[in-house]
Amino acid sequence: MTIELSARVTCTDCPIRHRAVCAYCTGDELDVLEQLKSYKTFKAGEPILWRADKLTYVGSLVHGVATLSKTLEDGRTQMVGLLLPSDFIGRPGRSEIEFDVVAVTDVTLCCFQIKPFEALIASTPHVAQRLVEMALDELDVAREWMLLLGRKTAREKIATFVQMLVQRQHIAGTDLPGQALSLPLTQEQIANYLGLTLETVSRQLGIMKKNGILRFSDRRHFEVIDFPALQLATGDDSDGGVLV
Amino acid sequence: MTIELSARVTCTDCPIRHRAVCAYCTGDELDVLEQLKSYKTFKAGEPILWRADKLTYVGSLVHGVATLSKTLEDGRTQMVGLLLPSDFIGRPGRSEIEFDVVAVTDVTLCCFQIKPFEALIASTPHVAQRLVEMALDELDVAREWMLLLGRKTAREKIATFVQMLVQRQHIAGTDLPGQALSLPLTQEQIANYLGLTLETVSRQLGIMKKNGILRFSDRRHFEVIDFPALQLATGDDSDGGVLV
DNA sequence: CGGAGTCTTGAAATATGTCAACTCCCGTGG
DNA sequence: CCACGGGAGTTGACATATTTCAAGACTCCG
Repeated sequence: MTIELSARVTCTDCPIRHRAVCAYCTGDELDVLEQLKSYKTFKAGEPILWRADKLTYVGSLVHGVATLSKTLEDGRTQMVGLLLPSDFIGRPGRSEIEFDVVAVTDVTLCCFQIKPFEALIASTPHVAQRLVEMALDELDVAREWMLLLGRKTAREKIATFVQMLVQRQHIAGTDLPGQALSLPLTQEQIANYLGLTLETVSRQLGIMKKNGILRFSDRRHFEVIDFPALQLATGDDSDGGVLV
Repeated sequence: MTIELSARVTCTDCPIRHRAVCAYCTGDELDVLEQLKSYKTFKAGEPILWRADKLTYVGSLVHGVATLSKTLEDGRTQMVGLLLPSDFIGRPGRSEIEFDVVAVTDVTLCCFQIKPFEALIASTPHVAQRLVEMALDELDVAREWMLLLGRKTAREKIATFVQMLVQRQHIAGTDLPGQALSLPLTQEQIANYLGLTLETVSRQLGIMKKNGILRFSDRRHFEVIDFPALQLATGDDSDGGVLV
């Protein structure tokens, strides 16, 4: 299935209408957004924003997956965020970012020039409010990830990562038929997300296949067979702390 | 030197007046805060807030040091934040937190009941604006720490930690005479901040003493002797990415 | 003076990283 | 259509940073 990436969609028909920065907007407010917005698309692998770039626009991710990552001088890199549909790129009142944003699949962005957008924030409390809420959510996620990076074992990291994918794809309603889930990252990218090497990721995923926890239909699609075992393997407490 | 912790201070004389959540407030606005605020004090080691507690108040740290930390079922813990004077506890629009807040030294908090405070946010854009700014700063710091936790070596972690202490104490204007800096955490706490064990922290600090990078006057006070070497040891790029 | 908490140091264990070879895809271009 | 080539993943053997376990020393405070 190919999606026409550049197709203009009216806000009311937008797939991320109820989760993005516009979530709380009324019909009237949407009309304003409709005037200001424009779509940008990126091919898989393309950079969306580079560290220390001046931010000229901000926007919501409509289709696809992108990553935020930071890199040390010698090339070691650490992903600090995974952007799925409805996630926002850019910051209220900040003109720079200190990480790189890269499209890992083909990506469609619903963009706003930064100047008009800042005016919009000032005049539309619904947008400002949602933006704050989203920033706080990001902070919670970042801290949950700090726990993972600092204290979890390789196996726990992988299990937590898979569980997060399940939850986020479920919430987003982008579940594929059956239990099938898409794995949008290469193992190298997963490694950079989890603070591991790609070999360790490969081995741990292999073990979870052998354990009958996961089944892969192809390189990019899998399903969780043994959910309790997955949960157990995360190392989190049994009620499963939510990790959006 | 002992500070009278419970002494009520007027906002205009407050040591964190220009960095805390009230930073942008006008004199009139301060008068309102003055009415609402109250001081709370905690002894070193006391819990300030417990995970999943209902948040009944929020507040700014005036004196002392506190930590935010998350703990796994089996006891492994990871610090996810270090609170120094002017830092804020609590979230606009959130009634719970998902980590523990603990005083590591004696602590004074400038508190607001949550209900009046939320009204205040709604009516005082200066407060709301500063709160957002502080949340975004926290997010940046959290992501910088993700890079540290996921990709840095023990030595780089220690060096980065020390450098952060230097910068934050410098910014806060709490420098002690000369180059002396205070080390507010035990090595076990440092270990929990850096995702290491306390033994590794001890060994690495020992090496940095031998290398002539640090000198300790007593267990809680040290100075940086070789600043370039410290910077080099962080693993960051040479211009020294700011880590507030 | 005692004792608990903190720190140091050593030896041994181990999880993960490193290096290297090989396989499996999948798309491209001849 | 097939062969080729390169990216992605797998697997093994080995290296090593850090943890673990353990014992002892320091130091501050009651």
